[in-house]
This record gives sequence, structure tokens and C-alpha cells, in this order.
Amino acid sequence: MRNTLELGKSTEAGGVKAPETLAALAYQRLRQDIITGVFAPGQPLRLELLRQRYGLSFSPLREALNRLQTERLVASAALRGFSVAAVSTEEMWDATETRILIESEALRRSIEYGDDDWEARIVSTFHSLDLQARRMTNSETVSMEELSALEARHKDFHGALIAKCRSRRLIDLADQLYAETQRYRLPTLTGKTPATSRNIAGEHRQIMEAAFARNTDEAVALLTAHYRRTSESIERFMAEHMS
Amino acid sequence: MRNTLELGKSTEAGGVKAPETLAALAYQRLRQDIITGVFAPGQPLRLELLRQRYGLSFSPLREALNRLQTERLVASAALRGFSVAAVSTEEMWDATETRILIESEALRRSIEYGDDDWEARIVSTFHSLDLQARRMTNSETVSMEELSALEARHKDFHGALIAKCRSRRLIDLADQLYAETQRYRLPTLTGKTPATSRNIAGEHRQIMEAAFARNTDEAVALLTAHYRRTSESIERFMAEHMS
DNA sequence: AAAACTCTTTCTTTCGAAAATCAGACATGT
DNA sequence: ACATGTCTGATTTTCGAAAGAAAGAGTTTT
Repeated sequence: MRNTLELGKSTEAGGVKAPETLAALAYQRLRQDIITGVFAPGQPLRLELLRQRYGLSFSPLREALNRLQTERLVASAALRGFSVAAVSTEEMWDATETRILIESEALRRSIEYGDDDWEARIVSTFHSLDLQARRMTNSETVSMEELSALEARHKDFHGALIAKCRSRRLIDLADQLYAETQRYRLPTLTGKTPATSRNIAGEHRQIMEAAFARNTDEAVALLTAHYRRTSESIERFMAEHMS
Repeated sequence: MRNTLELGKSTEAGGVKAPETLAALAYQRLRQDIITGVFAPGQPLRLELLRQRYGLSFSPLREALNRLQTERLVASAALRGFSVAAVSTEEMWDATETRILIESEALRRSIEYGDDDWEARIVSTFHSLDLQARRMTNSETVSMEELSALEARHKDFHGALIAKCRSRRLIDLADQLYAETQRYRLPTLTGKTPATSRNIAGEHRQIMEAAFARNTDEAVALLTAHYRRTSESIERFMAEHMS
């Protein structure tokens, strides 16, 4: 009896491609479940548990876990299996500052090489993000679906900013670091829903406008401040609420 | 019958740790064989072949290949297996410029935080590298062992420069990018043995001295020029010798 | 001859069981 | 009581076989 490789064919929005092997499927689902906090930081990832949860065998799970390990979302001890990577302010800051380094350079190059198409995509993703954010501030209840939709739009916007940097490596690294830092912004960790404390939309707009004005240094400074503020806010929260 | 996990216990020099699982062993050996050109760029990596070559089963090999894929040393098509990542001037330059970005920042921080211990290690590794290089320029024949010894010393020196940057991520990224760029410096690709065309030792010494003088901008500029010169030289060679 | 189809071969991918290892409980001796 | 050693159950890691997919050869059809 075998899982007959009938995988989701829909090429969904938000940059998620249909997996072509079970290992790729395991990677996507595990990654998502770690990023969204379904599995808590530090929690052991027992193979048997995952096998049941995803209906897969050891091999594809193991491959997925190995990939996630190199992305620092999963930790593993020699013969003691895997666990969700732990969180700490040190790790958060290292991820944040590395992300700033990568995205600053990527943004510089994108501004240099960016064309009409680039601007169009930024405007479009900014608008989608803004719309989703407004929709959520108006309603009292925030569903899980809306939260992940907001997250997807947010990711799209930041992706659009650096899309024209002409470096596969910078884009992939930004992607990785986005996933790492996303874990720290989770309501399960910070207790509050995003977009409440600061004027996030305003910061995004400022970055966009500086980029369009080809004001490179200004755009980079704004982006840097944007990321540092977020991490500082999380650091404050963690200091208060965790012993 | 099973491979009884009796792994090399010796903690060898050059930053190679004894593997604790067969998957880790497979990773190390495969990585080395790809970096040193035992497997040519673009060459398919058939599982059966690897199984025989390393005396391992599919599972550990597959895990190793997956890890190497995220490091861009191995490429894989959906259901068509793995192959050694192809080489191209575009990829080389992307790797080079990304490396410059990472190591420049890492060097800046290392200079800021570096202590006596840091300087000592740089002096020591520079000396070892210099010694090995002199040994090789004097003798006519260059053995494979000497070449890999030189490579190890070279890696140690560049590692020592950025060792005190206080960022796991920057160090690991530098490591990865070192491996990527190393493939382009291979005699099998460039035709010539290293350290012949330029005054490599002199460039290294300049970087070291600028770092010790806490002349940050100068050190970074020298390091950048060092890497760009190498890639330019390889690019010239490739343009001449490959159609 | 070109296109479409089937068959065969080759290879990857997945599975589930077997082996190896670890962690903790229990017992033994000092 | 405190080490020290052994056993046991849980878990990871590895293996080899089986299933599935792709590429190419040969065959038939248009």
C-alpha cells in the first residue's frame, strides 16, 4: 500500500508551489507548522508522531527535517532525534541583524535595477497588505485564516521590494530569515496581534516611497529601523512576560 | 549485516569533526568529493554508484544529498535524482559578491570585538599558510595531499579573520560560500595551480596588518579586492579556455 | 516520414522492518 | 546513602526490498 503521489495540483497564491514528492510535501507542511507555532519552540519532534500526523513514512519526514535543520528551524542532537529550534533574544537579534544586512544590499540593488514592473508589483502588494490590515482592525474577532493571510501579504510586500536585486542567493537568504524571524512575531509568543502598537502601514509606505524616489540610503535606513523596532518591541515583551 | 557505526574518532585538524551518524559521514565525504572536484560539475550523482562508492545505503546518502542541495553544491530535479551543481560565471559572481557582503560585515565586527586571542590565531594561521605555500613553490611536483593541505590552511586563515564576529549565522554562511567558491579555484577547472599568478601571501599579509591596526575600512577594502581579483582571474581563464 | 503508442530498462522514491542507541529504572555492592 | 553496573522500553537510524516514474527503443498508425 502506498501513498499514490496525488499531490495538490493547485498553484496557490502566496508563493507556495505544489510539491512533487512526498518529501517536498513533508517539508512544506512541517515548515508551515513550525513557523505558525503549531509546534512550540523547543518541542521534540518525534518521528512516530509526525508519521501519524502527516500520514507519511520515516524517509520523507527525515529528509524534510534535515532541510529544515540547515535553515535553523529545526535542531537535532546526534542520536536523540529532532526538535523545533529554541527561541532566544540572542538568536532573534542575530537573525534580525543578518536579515538587515542581506535585505539592505538586496534593496539597494533592486532600487538600482528596478523597472516599472518592479514598482507595479510593490504598489500592488502594498495595497493588498493595507487592505487586509484595515479589514482586520475593523473587525473584533481575528480568525487564524485572516492572520495567515495578513502574514502572506506582508511577506509578498517585503519580497517585492527586493525582487529585482538579481541575486538568487540574496532572495533565498531573505526568505529563510523571514521564516526565522516570523516565529518571533507570533501572537502565541508575543501575546498581542500585530499591527496594533505601531503604525506599520505608515512605515511600509515610507519605505515604498523612498524606493520609488530612488532615495537608496533613506529607503535602507527606513527598512533597517522597521526591522529593529519590531525586534526591540518583541524583546521588551519577552523581558516582561518571561520570568 | 550492518555497518557498525565505528566512525573515525580522530578530531582532525582543519575544522573537520568526527561524524556521529552514517548520514553525517556521507555528508562530509560527499561534500569533500564535490568541492575537490572528484565529481565534476553537472555530473549526475546516481544513488547506486554512491552506495557502492561509500558502502552506505540509500537513506544516509539521500539525507546528505538533501543537505548539500540547500547549500547549492548539489542540484536535484523532481523525480530525476541528484547531480553536482553546475558551474557558471554568473553563479560564481553571485557567490563571490554574497561572500564579500557577508565576510565584510563579519570582518568589521571581528575587528571591533577581536582580542589578543583573535590576533594570535590569525598570526598562527597566516604563518601555517605561508609555510605551506613556500614549501610548494619550492618543489616542482605538487601532490594532491599538499594541495588539500594548502586549501585547509587557507580556509583556516580566512576563518580566523572573522572568528570573533559574534554571529553564528555569518560564520556559517561564510563557510558555505567558501565551499561554493572553492570549486571555482580548482586546478581541474582553472588549469593552473594556485598562488602562482598573484602575490597571494602579500595580499593576506596586508589584510592581516590592516585588521591589527584596527583600520576597518582598509581591511574590508583589501579583502573585497582580494576576492574580486580571484574571481576576475577565473573569469578570464574560463572565457579563454571554454569555447 | 512523423506522430502516437507501448514496452522495457533504469533510476528514484517510499516503505516498514531490523538494528543500534539512548535514557531511565532497578538492582548490586561499597 | 552513594556510586556502579545491568536491564528494559522507547526512539532513532539504517537497511534492502518494493513501488512508482522517467527516458529511450521499438512498433504501429496516420
